[in-house]
Amino acid sequence: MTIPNTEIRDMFDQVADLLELKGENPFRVRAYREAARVISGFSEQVEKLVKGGGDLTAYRGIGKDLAGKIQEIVETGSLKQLEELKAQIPESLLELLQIPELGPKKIAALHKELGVKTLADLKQAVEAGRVSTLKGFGKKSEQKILESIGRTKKAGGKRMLISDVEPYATALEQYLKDQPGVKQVAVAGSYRRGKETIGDLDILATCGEGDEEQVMDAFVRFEDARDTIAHGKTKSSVRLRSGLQVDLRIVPEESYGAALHYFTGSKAHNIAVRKLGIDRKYKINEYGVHDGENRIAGRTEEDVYAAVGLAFIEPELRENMGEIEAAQENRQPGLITLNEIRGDLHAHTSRTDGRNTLLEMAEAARDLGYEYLAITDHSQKVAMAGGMTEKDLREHMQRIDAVNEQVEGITLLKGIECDILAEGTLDLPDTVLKDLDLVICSVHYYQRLSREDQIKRVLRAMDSPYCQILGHPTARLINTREPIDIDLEKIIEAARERGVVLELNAQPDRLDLPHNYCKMAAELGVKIALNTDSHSIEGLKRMKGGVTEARRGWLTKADVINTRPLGDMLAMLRKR
DNA sequence: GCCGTTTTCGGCCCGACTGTTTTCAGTCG
Repeated sequence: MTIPNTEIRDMFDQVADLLELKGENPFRVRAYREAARVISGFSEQVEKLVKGGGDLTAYRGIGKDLAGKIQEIVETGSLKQLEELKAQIPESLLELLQIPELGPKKIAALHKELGVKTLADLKQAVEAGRVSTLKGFGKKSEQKILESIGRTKKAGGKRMLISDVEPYATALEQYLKDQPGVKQVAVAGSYRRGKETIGDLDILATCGEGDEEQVMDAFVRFEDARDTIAHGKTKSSVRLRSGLQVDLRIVPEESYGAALHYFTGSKAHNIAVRKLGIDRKYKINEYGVHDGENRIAGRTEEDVYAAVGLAFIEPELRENMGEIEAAQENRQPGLITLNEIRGDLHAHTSRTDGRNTLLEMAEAARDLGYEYLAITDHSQKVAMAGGMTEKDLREHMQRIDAVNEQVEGITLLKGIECDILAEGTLDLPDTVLKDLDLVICSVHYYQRLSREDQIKRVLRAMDSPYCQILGHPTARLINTREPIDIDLEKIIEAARERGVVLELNAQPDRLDLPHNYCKMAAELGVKIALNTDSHSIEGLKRMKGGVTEARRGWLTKADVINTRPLGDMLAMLRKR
């Protein structure tokens, strides 16, 4: 039996939810949540760690008891404690936690006093006016609950892709900057950390003294705001028409850095930094670092970190996954930047499913300042996209040569995105692959193979000396399609042995290889190709999102092959 | 349930807003 980390994480989260509904010690609840978080950040499989006799208690947040429970899950596939809790508390109560106004205490009251078990029960109880008879509930609560029930059914509170959120973030930032009295505006939160998906936008502002109220008034009047969730002097929240929630906080200028740090998070990172403050007898909040009555830091983020003995930590690293220790020991990675990218190694043209011609793509890449662009159209298996046979590909190679003659200032590389077939063989014969500059091998079909078959298949493809880059290794589509069932640790190990480069595909809904595995790959010396997988000239500009994911994966210029000049980059590809 | 040169008990990050209160609990981030 195989238990993915995500399943262990979900079980612990469920235990935490159920314990909370039971009114258990909140710190005990927190321990389960923390363990769930730590597990989800693992870049190796917990199951493998346990079976290999690894010591889970070495990880912060996992003690003897929880290590035992993880072992139980790995060995039996279930957790007795969770089953017992489910027997005591109706599992359907968990769905009530999705309603914004309801937390564990209120749900417990609804359950105990009114016998509410499901969303449907709750709706009935509200409509019958029974909810407002309870202590702590009133007419307004009933109203809000009813609205929220309608909403969870429609939108489901899904997190949005960061690329979809960007236009809102930019527009709001500009709108607020244009308001009279406003001095500084920054989008903080998971947006600033560059997470793949965004739950809500956190915006921070400073303004002239006395201007707070008019700024807040302007904020809730933002033209795209659908309704106001909260409207205070220093904190307000609105929901945009798209369903995206936006919070605005206004702080004094001398607190800007502390607040920016605080609202950038992550929560786990902040807690760890605050603990360092406590060690020094400081209190850290969004207004500054305080030594008794005195504020000793807070104007900039650098001040805040310095106050607790840390070098500045890049927002993308702030997940309490080792960055604090790294900053203490001054061994922070010099994260890769967009302007270090010298070329793009994955692009499609109108020959298959792209929208632009070879020439247009070449000129667009040159205009981005690139030195090279690999043309990697699809192979024959991808018939829907006009995938190429050997003969087609040879003709395409000639056209690429012709464009290289024609265009100055950029080199087009002759490549292919060659499909990995069901059995792990490649979609085109070696006789043509050997004449290319670059071969990317990718999984597009047969995504539902068993874990065992999937691993076998991809490893077999990687055995081919022509497999130089493994394209979008998990094949995930964020919010749309689960990753294929595969042991990435094994794939990374195989890449190291064979000299295969792993792709970090920058498409906003792929970001594949995911950042935690990028980190693992780099630690093992496996190189990454940071590619846009463009299907148009606009697509070439999506490199930025890939760089952000790479930064979240602690990657430096040295880890990414397309930061090198053409000759050096080619020399890093597997020989064949 | 975790954790530890303030160690094996007794702490555990911190504050704003809302609704229902009449001084505060619950929720959220």
